[in-house]
Amino acid sequence: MSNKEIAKIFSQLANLLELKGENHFKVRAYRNAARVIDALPESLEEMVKNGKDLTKLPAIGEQIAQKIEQIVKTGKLPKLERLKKEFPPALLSFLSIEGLGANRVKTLYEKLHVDTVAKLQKMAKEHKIRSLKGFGPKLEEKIAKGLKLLKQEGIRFLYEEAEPFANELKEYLQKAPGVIKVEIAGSFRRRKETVGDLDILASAKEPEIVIDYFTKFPKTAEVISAGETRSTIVLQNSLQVDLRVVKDEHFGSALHYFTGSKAHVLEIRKFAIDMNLKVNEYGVFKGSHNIASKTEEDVYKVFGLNYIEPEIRENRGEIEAARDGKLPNLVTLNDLQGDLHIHTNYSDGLASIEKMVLKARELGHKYIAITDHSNSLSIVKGLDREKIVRYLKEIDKINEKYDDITVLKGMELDILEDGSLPYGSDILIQFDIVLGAVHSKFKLSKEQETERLIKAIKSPYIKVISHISGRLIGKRAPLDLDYQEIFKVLKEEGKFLEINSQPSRLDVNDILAREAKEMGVKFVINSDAHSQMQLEYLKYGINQARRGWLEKDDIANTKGLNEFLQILNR
DNA sequence: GCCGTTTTCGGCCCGACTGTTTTCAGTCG
Repeated sequence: MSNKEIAKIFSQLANLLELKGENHFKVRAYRNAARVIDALPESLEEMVKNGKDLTKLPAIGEQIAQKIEQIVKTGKLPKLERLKKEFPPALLSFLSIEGLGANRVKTLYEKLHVDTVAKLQKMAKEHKIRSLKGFGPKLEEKIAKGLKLLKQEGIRFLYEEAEPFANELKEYLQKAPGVIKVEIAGSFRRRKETVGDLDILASAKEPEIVIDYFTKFPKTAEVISAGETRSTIVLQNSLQVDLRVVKDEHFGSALHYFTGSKAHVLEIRKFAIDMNLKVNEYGVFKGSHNIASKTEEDVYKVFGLNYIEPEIRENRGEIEAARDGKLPNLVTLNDLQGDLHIHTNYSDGLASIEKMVLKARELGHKYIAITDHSNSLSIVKGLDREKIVRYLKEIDKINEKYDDITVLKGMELDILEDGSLPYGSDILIQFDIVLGAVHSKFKLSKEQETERLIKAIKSPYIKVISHISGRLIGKRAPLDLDYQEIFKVLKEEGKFLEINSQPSRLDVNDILAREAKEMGVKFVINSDAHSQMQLEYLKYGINQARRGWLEKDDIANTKGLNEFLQILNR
């Protein structure tokens, strides 16, 4: 059972208890626990197996620790099963309708006996909802609208999908009358792999003018709200955008607040309470005196903390690290000197080897590896024995032609179901770098999949494991693997773990990257480009690496060519 | 339900916006 699944159980529990009218703070305790679990780097299942004391974790006390053990051991929580029977299942889904929280859902259920989506639809249509105390025509309309969206709920956008809209909005707002600063905040600024909405912060002397300008953004489908200092719109592609406008002297504290994560900000606020200070988006207050608000650096400084990069503001130990001067010096795009996973029209890429090399030179790469797919059952269009001869010859030719870049002979080798490889040493020995990757049979048992990868890692020819989990964000779940065991073998064998920069892969993810780093595993960050343009995807891999606390020295392709080849062949 | 040099009870982050009211509850982030 994954942490995500366990977190979901507690989150459901919180929702149901809230419907029941249980103590507000108890509900919040479960929600806090769910959030902590969701963000937890270690696997709870492993921790339980190893007899770790769960109550050492924040927001987890005796009660919740016991429940976690129960969940890990039996796969479910009796308390939740019981509660689920008390309420029609549709009520939980009502909570995701904008404007409906536990109290209103409860009222609808108790007064109008609404227990299905259809019934809620009917009541809205017949204008029965507006007659309830505390409800009115506007709310009724909102519920009807929300019901239509219910079917497509839970849409998160890939970072890369949201990026052009973020840039366009920023540019647009910078032209707003009287605007001083504009910054995209929220999960986008933290460079999360997906974003639920865009949070934008601006500063201006007269916020109303900026708000008004914002609601006229050309791609707006709907204005949800527009107050004096904040506004929410939904774009035509259904991406929600929140804007907050503050006075310029409050920009730093507001940026900190709106960048989040929520868990990070809450932790800072607790920190503040301990120091007899109060934090809100307008600043850090000692009594009524505002002592820090202009920049984020000022805010952290007040608490005796070093500046924390947005990518690691997840309350996973960064605040303690900032206090103790132990923050990582995060890797940057400029640190990369090469890219070791590139496809061409020899397999499923779009461009020729030379075109990819030209683009790589343009990006300033000192070396790259061309790594087309091997030919095997799951990848039919790959390099067969006959093609390999031409392929290697062509790379030789390119190397003669350009002296400012080195092109390594590589291949992305399919790892077969039993962990064996489609080619033997007669072929593989001709290559400088071979990546191993799984492309089929994603549903073997955890033991089989783990064994499969370990066998491949132990092959002397495989140097890198590419997109290890095989996930496609929002489409295909990650492989169920014993990652700790695999990381152990990677470290022992001196092989590299790839951070794949494809926006829908970003594999390994931030949490696993950090775990592997702590176990001493070294990385490569690769674009896995299938076109010239995709060579620029490295920036997304860098985002993920930074979220995983990786530093320059953790990553082999930050080294110059000679040093890189040395550690590759060690 | 969690948590703790203002400890084992009594607190629990904080503010904006909307729609309903006529001062505020509910929701959201």
